[in-house]
Amino acid sequence: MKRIADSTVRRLSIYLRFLEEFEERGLATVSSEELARRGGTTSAQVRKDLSFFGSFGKRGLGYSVPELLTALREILGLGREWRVIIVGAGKIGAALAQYRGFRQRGFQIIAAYDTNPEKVGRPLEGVQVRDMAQLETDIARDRPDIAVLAIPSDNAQAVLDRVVKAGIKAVLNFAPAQLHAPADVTVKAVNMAMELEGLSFALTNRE
Amino acid sequence: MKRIADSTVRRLSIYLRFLEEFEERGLATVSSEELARRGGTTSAQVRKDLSFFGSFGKRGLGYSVPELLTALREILGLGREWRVIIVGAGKIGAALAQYRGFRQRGFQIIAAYDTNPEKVGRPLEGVQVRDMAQLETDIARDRPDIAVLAIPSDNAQAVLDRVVKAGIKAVLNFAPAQLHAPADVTVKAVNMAMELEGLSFALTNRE
DNA sequence: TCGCGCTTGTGAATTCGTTCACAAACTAGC
DNA sequence: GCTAGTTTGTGAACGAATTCACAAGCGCGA
Ligand SMILES: NC(=O)c1ccc[n+]([C@@H]2O[C@H](COP(=O)([O-])OP(=O)(O)OC[C@H]3O[C@@H](n4cnc5c(N)ncnc54)[C@H](O)[C@@H]3O)[C@@H](O)[C@H]2O)c1
Ligand SMILES: NC(=O)c1ccc[n+]([C@@H]2O[C@H](COP(=O)([O-])OP(=O)(O)OC[C@H]3O[C@@H](n4cnc5c(N)ncnc54)[C@H](O)[C@@H]3O)[C@@H](O)[C@H]2O)c1
Repeated sequence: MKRIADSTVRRLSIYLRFLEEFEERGLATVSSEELARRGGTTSAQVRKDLSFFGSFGKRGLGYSVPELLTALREILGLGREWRVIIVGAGKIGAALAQYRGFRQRGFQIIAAYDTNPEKVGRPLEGVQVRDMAQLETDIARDRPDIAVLAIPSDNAQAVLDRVVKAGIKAVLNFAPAQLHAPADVTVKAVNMAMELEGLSFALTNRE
Repeated sequence: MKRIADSTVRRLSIYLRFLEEFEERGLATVSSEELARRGGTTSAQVRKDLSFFGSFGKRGLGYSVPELLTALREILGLGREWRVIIVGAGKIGAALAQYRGFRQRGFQIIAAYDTNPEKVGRPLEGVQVRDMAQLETDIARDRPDIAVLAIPSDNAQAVLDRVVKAGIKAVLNFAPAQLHAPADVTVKAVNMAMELEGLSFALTNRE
């Protein structure tokens, strides 16, 4: 399949959110124009994004909301449950463990890991906190799909190496560190400090 | 000034982080090649990024670590303190309020706001939680530069409209909602659900 | 002081992503 | 069934971002 741009995938996520809203409101169809207006893009962009995956609309009519919803879920791989582990049972780890939005979309948090003996054993927002020493054997047994790193920067690369070696192919990193992984492993980062610096730049360099 | 691409600004943030590390380790100079290797990009990219803002290196030698550090801080607008308010004293709001990394880089959290009367008045991780009713008068008085939205999606657009009307020009949004603001207001989003969906897509569509 | 090796800074070439523009396909009304 | 009015799907045109490639500048050692 042709390589799909990152920006396209992110927009598909956005469209999906709108479609869920439209379905709730009982709308039967939606046009690329409407999706574009909401998503802050253009109708041509919406159609192009979808065209990479097939032909989902009806000319003269638009897209059937339930059909496009199903198609987008399929494309994004949300037709199944994903098993997620959280490494680092701190503030961010706790916020994520408690967050209902993830489970709603099929991301099931199966366990958290920490090095701190005080945290190990105690549940974190209903999620079991296990010792880092178990990480490899647990991964071999539970076969999680995704690892979320919510640990300090210093340890992030070392822990990434461990989960990759154990067979994990997708990682979401919250530490403000640039991590390196083999090409067959996808690493995404949520870097709040970087976003704030982007705001600082924008505030500073406005004409 | 020529418009600077978002991707360039994000990379400058990354370079800045490496330079801080190099300074700590006492390194005097660094080459574009070294910065590129760490940042997962190319040396030409590093030099091009910097060239938009001036000429900071010495041919044959590389960049002086302290000089480039100063230059990058200047470019990103980190030479001053930014005043930040957090709207929404929930899990995410609390994690941010407590996070030391922000203050370290000059982002000073001056207050948090919430609608929940149980939260108003009590400090949140050392930050005062105020009533949303005060928002506009407080903004007029305290003149914060940046508003962080850590509230449910449903209210995000309405609250954005309020802070924009009160004069805020930079917003960081954590709600999984597509927000619209006037052109002179910069809105950045941290959307964890979207990143997870990106991982789901990558896991699903690998050949 | 000269030459060599190294690294920057930057136009030019290329690649990648977005927008344009229009034929094709559909609905609805008559 | 025909026409008018929509909206899709997609090559082609465009624009933005990245990579190439090399002249110019600098340090060092002879
Ligand atoms: N809190 C925020 O608002 C915020 C914002 C931006 C970025 N971050 C980043 O997110 C990461 C986590 O932040 P936090 O606020 O949750 O920190 P935290 O200190 O609350 O939690 C970190 C947890 O990781 C555990 N840990 C440390 N080393 C570990 C290892 N090698 N293996 C397993 N567990 C380990 C610690 O015991 C602790 O429980 C950090 O990298 C931080 O820079 C946090
Ligand atoms: N917790 C997570 O891990 C996580 C992950 C991804 C996204 N998010 C998003 O971040 C946002 C905040 O999440 P959270 O987990 O902190 O939620 P939370 O429920 O813990 O906190 C939300 C807070 O906002 C307050 N609030 C509600 N409406 C308000 C309004 N109009 N004005 C001011 N305050 C208001 C509530 O009283 C509450 O204290 C949500 O949009 C959520 O979807 C959270």
